[in-house]
Amino acid sequence: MKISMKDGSIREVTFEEELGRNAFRHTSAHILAQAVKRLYPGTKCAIGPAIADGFYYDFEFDFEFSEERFKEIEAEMQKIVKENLQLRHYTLSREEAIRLMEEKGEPYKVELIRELPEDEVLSFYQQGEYVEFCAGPHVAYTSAVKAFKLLSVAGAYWRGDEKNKMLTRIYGTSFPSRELLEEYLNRMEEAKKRDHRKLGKELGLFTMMEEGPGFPFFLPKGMVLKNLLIDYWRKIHTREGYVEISTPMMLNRQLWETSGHWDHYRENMYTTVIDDTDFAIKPMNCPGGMLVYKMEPHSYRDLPMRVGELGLVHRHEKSGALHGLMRVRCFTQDDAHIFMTKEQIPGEIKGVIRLIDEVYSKFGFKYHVELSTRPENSIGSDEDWEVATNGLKEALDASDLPYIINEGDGAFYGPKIDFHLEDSIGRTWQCGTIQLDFQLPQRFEAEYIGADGEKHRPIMIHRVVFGSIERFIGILIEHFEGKFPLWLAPVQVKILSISDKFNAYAQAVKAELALEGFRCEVDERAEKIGYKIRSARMERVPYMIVVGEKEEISGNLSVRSREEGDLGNMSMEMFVEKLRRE
RNA sequence: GCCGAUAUGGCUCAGUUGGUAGAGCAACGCAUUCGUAAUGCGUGGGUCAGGGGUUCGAGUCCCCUUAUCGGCUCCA
Repeated sequence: MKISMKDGSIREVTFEEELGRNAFRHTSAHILAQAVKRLYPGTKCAIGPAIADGFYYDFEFDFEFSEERFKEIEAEMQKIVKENLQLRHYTLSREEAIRLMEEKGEPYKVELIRELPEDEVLSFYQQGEYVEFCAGPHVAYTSAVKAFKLLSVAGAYWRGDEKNKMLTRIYGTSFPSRELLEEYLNRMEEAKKRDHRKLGKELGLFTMMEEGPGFPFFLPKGMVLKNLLIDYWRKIHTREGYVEISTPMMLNRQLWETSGHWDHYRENMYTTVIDDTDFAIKPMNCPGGMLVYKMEPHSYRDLPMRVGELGLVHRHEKSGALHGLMRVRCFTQDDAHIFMTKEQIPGEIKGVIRLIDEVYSKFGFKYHVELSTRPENSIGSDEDWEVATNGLKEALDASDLPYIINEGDGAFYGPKIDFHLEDSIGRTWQCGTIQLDFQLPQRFEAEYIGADGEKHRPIMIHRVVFGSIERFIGILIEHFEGKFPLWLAPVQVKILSISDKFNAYAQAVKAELALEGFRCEVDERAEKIGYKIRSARMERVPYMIVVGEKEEISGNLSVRSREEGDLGNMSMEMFVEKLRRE
């Protein structure tokens, strides 16, 4: 297809190329805006870019907008496509541009134009009666947009700032053919079946209750999963030279004032009063960890000290931000604080990066890395921030990890490296993070005695690998579609009796496997074997064992695997050996 | 918190213009004792999220609250 570039040139590109796809979606957004202006002339247009799987457009309507209008808007869009309007590109001077946009009643466009440098060439695209201040590129004719669909309505703050007016955002997607659109919509439907909230309920892993919004309840099978992750975590952290502590859930106000949380994190903390003193439930584990560090003097020979804590933290997240296990109000951080000398920074950071990579690779996760820099609401000197940020950068470069920089997204006490994982529909969630902190050791006056006999200030790293065990479990559920690898499966083997005459033998098989350390259940219901297999499959149990007369006589097991179906007969020893290997 | 939507038995969902709740699955009971993705019959279970209002009458209409879903902001 042909696209019309900002410089007036025409290029031939395909929908498969990002440039082409974005131009296509961007034009789709213009068609949406044109339809909206035709139907509701009082509407003001803000911005309408292409995004990963489609496009959106932000409008200010002079009435309450809801999805009921999609039908008529889509019909009008269809007309515009049929009219086969050419997207004509031209430029205007600053004054002409402002005049034109004022004439059209577009204050948001005027605001955008006014903020550009005086000498900027202002690019416009016109299709029929509709003209928009826009850098393009666009497809050459509206008829290219063969298939589109409006998907949802959302509020979105003008320029992404909470203090600004909330506009109405309409999301949509578009494709060069009906088939591609259908395929996309089906794929999204399929992905929704992997949603951890749906699977968590179906598999009896966890639940949410109206009585505790954002506070998850873990059910027996979910606890097995959670505990297995913790066992694994402890094993690798012991190997890496970490020790483990546990600090109180609630500490007094003075501590949070020292740490800076009382001033910088107050609105996210749950507080209470005990004997006339303010207390806060910990939103982070670090201040407690600092108190433990400070309990006794430390020598440079003790450093680095790697102190882990599986800490349950509570944070008051805004109600609209809650999202299954991904965003909750209480979660277990697989936290650790590393106290060290300046010289030890690169080595320690690299060690943590390696550890995180090891864990994510074990689960087969793809991830991307971001370096988050100093936010507005921060404490500490410019110099410390620079040293800390450079330290993280150097470690990343040395680890050969590609990363993007996320300006201003650091914690209030230091910059951080974030590891992001994807959910079933492509939303990314921050899981692992490594944060370098000069502030807390200063605020708490933490010290160690150097080789020179003098007192020095240690540097501190805050780091998590899972991030939050809850969020990590959410990602795990979606990644495996509930089909956990054998070592994580809440029930590893389900023993299905052919009829209740063999229930006793089924129990004997279970006892034997349990003795070997496997998690087993027996399905003793008076149902046919096909029915029991069906329900075990829906529970996504990795292995099923069918026991009936043949097995009871021969002593062999009839094994069926989740992935490969019927595996035929094998001895108990062979089966146990197979599971062990896996 | 903000914008939009949703809320009906344990689960998934029906309930036409307001006339006083229904299915499938699950559970339970009985029968069946079965060989690799659903055996048959029967039984019980819902103050239709909570509260208020309109009406002779509300699951259906209106208002408030709560929770959830899709986004925005924020974040592990």
